[in-house]
Amino acid sequence: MEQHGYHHGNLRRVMLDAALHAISESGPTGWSLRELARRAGVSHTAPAHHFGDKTGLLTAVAAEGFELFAGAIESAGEDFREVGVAYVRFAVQHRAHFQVMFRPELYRPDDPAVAPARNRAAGILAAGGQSLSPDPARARLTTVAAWSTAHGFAELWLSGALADAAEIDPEVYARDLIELAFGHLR
Amino acid sequence: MEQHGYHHGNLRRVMLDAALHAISESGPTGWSLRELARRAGVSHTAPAHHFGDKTGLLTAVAAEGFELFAGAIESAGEDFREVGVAYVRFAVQHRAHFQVMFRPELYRPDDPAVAPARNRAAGILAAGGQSLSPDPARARLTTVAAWSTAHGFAELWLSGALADAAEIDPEVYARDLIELAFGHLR
DNA sequence: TGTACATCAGTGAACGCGCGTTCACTGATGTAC
DNA sequence: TGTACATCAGTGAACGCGCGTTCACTGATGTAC
Repeated sequence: MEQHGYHHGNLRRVMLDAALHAISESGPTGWSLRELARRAGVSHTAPAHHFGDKTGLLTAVAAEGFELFAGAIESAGEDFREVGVAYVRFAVQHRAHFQVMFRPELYRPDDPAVAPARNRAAGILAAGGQSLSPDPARARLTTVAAWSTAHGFAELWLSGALADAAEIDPEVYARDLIELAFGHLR
Repeated sequence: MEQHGYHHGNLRRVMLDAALHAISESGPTGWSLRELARRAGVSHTAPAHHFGDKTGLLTAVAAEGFELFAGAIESAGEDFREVGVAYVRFAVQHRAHFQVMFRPELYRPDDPAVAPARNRAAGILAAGGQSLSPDPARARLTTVAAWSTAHGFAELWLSGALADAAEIDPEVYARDLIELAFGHLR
């Protein structure tokens, strides 16, 4: 990890981290490549070698996000309720990734670095619904319902729309409301 | 509605509509005031008389959005499931408003044109939960759960994350999944 | 009803700024022989 | 092991552009008398 000298040696990672930081502060579009390069202490043309342009950088963020996300919900185990809790935990812990992943107009969703991880994650979510119903249509409905609940709670919590957001532990509250809505399906 | 002459007569409404159109096309930040003025056929300094700056314009969009939203879910009636369906219908029919309303960092959420309408809407949602449980904590949990489900489905549908989005009627699907998750609470 | 005047709504030129992009260049690294 | 050379990663000056903002101005409208 040579940090000095002409070649940075770690610029790709540093640019990604600068982007994640900027996204957390100013949203997925509220910054410029020049600004990130400045933060990374590098000339403003250097990022082009790694990402091309802003869309390329956001594509890399989305790809990393879906990989982390697939890993997070995969390791939640078999209990579909804990998959939902892991979904919310991921959104809170990786809010910058999360805010990019579900806005495909910001990046290239068909990029080979993105699509496989996204499909893997979708498969894990679908398996949760299938474990609760033998009927494909009903399994799909169950998947989308639970996905919507976890996703919506994460979005509302992140946006500050829940007035009591400061007082609650989002994971604990998410577990309770998933149990309320889907506990009867066991 | 004099459209010609030195005074436009309707510029505020025309600028709002231009903003809604631009938001639908390019997201809540992917445009400039100059661009909107150009679309409205007006000099680029004219909008300042009505909105001040971009934040002022987005505040007006949010205010209008919450008013339309409160009206939409209010007229859904007493059945809390139909409130959820109305929530999704509003998001689909007024996607530009919806995309601004839940990003308070884009506008001035404490603006007197915004806060009352938002509080009114929050009250209607809370009443839905209260109708299902006498216990305040459980009523709140029910409200947040149903809110999350409707909100998450709307977000996922709007973002195109549901692979079969093109084939389904979002209102019908929303009604089915709300019934699945909350029908047992009647 | 007429006139004077204040206010409101919109014009258009000018400005400085940060942006993305292009360009010729430089230094470091990897590889073939 | 040494050398030559291709490739990769980063520099920094220059450019043209659209932006928000400021400014002095103009035309239309509303109101007092």
